[in-house]
Amino acid sequence: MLGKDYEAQDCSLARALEVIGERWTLLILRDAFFGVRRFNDFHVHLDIPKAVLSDRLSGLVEDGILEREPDPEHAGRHLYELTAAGRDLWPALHALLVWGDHHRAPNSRVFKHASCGTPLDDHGDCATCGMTPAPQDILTEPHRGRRALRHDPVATVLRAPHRLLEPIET
Amino acid sequence: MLGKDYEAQDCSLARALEVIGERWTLLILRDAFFGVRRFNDFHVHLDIPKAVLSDRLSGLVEDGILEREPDPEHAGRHLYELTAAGRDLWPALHALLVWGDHHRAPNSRVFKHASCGTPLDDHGDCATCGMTPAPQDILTEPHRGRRALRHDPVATVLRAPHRLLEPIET
DNA sequence: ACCGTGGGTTCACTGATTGAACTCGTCTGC
DNA sequence: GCAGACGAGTTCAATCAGTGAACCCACGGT
Repeated sequence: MLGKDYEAQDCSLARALEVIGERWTLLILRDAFFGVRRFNDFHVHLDIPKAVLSDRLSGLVEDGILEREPDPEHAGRHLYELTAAGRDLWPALHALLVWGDHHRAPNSRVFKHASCGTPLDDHGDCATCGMTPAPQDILTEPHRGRRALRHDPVATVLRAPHRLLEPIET
Repeated sequence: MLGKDYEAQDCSLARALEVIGERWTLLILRDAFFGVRRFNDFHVHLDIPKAVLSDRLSGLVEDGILEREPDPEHAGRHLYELTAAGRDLWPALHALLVWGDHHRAPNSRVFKHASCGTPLDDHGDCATCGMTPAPQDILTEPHRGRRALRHDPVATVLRAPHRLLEPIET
């Protein structure tokens, strides 16, 4: 989003939008929840210009949403992981996914409670267990019968069922 | 948000962002939930350039989020009201408000279940009644003891407790 | 007829995004 | 030990979106 601040607005929504309101930011965070952690994985999966990705990632790190740490397996590389504040964005992200699923792209992806397999309702709740699973207890996979649009390595990996926040291997 | 589409992303989040991801859009919708319906009220409350406001309002109408109808009291004027699809965005908006409230601007605004007065929890639920009130059953007011930043007529009206979606009088 | 207000549109300026090209440090294979 | 590939950026010109001031028109009141 252009001009990232809304300082004249005295409202917690305006403050939230200053963090996640810019173009690409929420898609980056979606991928982060799906387990993407490397610069190049974000890049190939999102078709985002590297300059913008670089800018967004450092902005998110600065805002305390992501943490950048050295990759133990590859000298000179980094991993971007969600902080606690970043993980707290899951309900908002899920609500938007649900809205898009209802009104624009039906049945694109399924979220289930990992411990019992029940699909989450629109509220993000597990009806069987009567609770709201945290992201790390949610299993996700694309809806069956869906034709894949993307064929990059990250999209392929994300087509297998896996837990949110669990790092993907490419 | 710049460049409004994310067509390469096969994801309901991308579709949702094409609708509400542009700069100002979510603040316009917040005001719509708060009862703002007239072009000028949005304009004085948001400090948004008229050209952008005009563009966003017609975009939201085109996307089926708002409905533009003639103002019965003033010939030649219009009212913008949320459609059912627009009202369905409330959970996402509320989740972002909650996040901003927790992490950026504590205690900015209170939401209560209109029928029992219980403040909603972070999930948007009423603990007393064990349900999730729809927007029209939610009462909102600024948090007490908060100093007002804005002094336009719309901000003044919004400082009084009122139900979501209930048209404001300026 | 004149003025003020609401609801826009137009336009020049500024700032953000894009994508291609370039850099620099590691790793991999020979 | 060196060449080439790869990951992770940075730089830069062209393009596109947002900004705000100025302008326009319709209506209502005096």
